[in-house]
Amino acid sequence: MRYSKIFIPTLRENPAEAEAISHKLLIRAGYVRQLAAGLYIYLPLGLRVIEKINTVLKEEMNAIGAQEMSMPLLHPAEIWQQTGRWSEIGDEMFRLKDRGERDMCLAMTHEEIITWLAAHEIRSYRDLPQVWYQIQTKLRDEARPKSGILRTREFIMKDSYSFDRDEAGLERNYKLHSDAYHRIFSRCGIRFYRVESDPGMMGGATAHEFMAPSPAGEDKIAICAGCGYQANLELALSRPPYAEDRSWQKEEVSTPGKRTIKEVTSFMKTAPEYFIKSVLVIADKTPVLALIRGDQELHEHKLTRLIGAFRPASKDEVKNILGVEAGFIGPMGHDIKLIADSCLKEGTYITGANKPGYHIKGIRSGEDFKPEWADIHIARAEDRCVTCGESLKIESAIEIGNIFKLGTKYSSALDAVYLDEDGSSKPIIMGSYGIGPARIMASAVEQGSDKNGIVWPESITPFDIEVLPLNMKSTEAVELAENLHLELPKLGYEVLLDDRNERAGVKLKDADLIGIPWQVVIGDRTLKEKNLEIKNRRTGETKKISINTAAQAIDETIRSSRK
RNA sequence: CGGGGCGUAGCGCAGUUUGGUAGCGCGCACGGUUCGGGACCGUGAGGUCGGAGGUUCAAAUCCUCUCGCCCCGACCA
Repeated sequence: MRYSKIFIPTLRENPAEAEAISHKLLIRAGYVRQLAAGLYIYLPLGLRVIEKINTVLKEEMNAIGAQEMSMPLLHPAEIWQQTGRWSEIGDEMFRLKDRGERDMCLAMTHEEIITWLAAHEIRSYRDLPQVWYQIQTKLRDEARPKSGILRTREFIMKDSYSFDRDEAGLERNYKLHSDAYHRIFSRCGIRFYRVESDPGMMGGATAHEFMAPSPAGEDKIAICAGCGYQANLELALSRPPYAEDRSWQKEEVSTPGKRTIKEVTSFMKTAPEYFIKSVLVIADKTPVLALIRGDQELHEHKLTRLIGAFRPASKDEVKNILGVEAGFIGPMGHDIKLIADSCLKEGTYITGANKPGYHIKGIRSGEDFKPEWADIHIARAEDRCVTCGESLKIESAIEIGNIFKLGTKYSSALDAVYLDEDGSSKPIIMGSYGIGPARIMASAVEQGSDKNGIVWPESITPFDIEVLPLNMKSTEAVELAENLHLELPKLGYEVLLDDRNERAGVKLKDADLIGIPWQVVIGDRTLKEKNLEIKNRRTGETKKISINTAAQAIDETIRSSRK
């Protein structure tokens, strides 16, 4: 491909609105343009990257026996009403009416549609298992699109769905997908973790996410180097470091007007980890007192999973329910549900005395109060792994893929059943598995760029080699470049020939910016000695190569770098 | 949805406080000189200052409303 024949509108300056590295570089290097919030045009280079990624996806999905198909983007409301998600999902779903005033929606995902298909077409256990997938657009009216192509309102997803007779079959397909995902992300040159995640609204029991560490990521994950425990912070367990024991006598302390942990700790000159914070919440009209160590933060999602949706109690409710005003409440002597964070099992603590203006020292769980135990704090980097005790690492990460064991949530709702060997009708057991190609693309840029521009992994680069004749007036340079443009594709390379009549500096800067992994530089300097240069974009290493056997030598250089 | 910021030429920005001829750099077009890391000189094209309404002799600038984009948070199959 000639540079003069492919539209690559590079920019000298970073776009003003971009913050994330991938956002800046993909716009600046001419890969994408923004149409509106969360809506992006993929320019020729950008599309080539996406198609490279999709090729990897298809190869690996086909390799585990998944079958590609394609489903509509416009869905009748009916099917979504049957699973209940028409009403469960709020503004995030684009809704519209057709000319007959029928409710329709745009595809935010395809569980409903694929299950509809299974319900209509699968009859017998002999039809199972099936794994179906597509690479198809999803539309979600995101509350806040952000970071360029990382969170958009319209995006492509590879989504696959497994259908099995039993749990063992689901387990098999789940594992097959997990392994395929490892191969996909490795092949795409991404650094990633596979973490435990919250199945959330998808329903089902088990879920994992594939996470590419990057400061631009919206998620936080906890990683244990000791035992390999890896989990999304939305559910990550941890053991906060335990401060040395203190054998206080039980003693009331006057703390007039000191209500918050901050006020009391500075008043009593005692660190916050020696305190118990009591947080009264109202769940479904029932009050629950959540207990957290003073230096920890309540993890609202974790608590929600235990007691359902809740809201903080008002000051009046605290007074009415506990008989003490906020700021001086403690867990002792109340007749309501207590949930305490596991790290409070050991040790003695200071907490509110249930008496205005007083706190109390020497409170011990099990003796002074008897709660239900659960991990309800937010894991932090200084915490320890609950399994092996090693310290945890907390990283920001981009969610590039996820796998869910759905079970029968959708098959039951849509009556997707099969007849088993014994003649009984059973719901099909399902799994659902997603990958966002644009997020792979953005992650590759986030993880692989330098100050000069993008550095593509060889597997997803829009071109393998960029040939740069620096002086277009030199017939020798141009002829050599043209020849390589002809010969290198015969060796299996996709070549971009910068045939523009630009100065050397412009060509070299643009080459670094767009990030093709190998640059073949043909300039008068080396041409005098019958050489050209090959440069590795990532390492910056250059090597002189004789022009006589250039194509073969380039091939050898690239091959040997892969070993 | 809550909080904050920003909309002036294709891109990046100044001008708004204190109302009075709409500017700079890059890019673009033409001519010339240059030619291995975003060249230089000259000439030129290009803007209803996001939109609507208002105040005023006069509005990019002041007031009201509105639309859009970005960031933080909430939310996020």
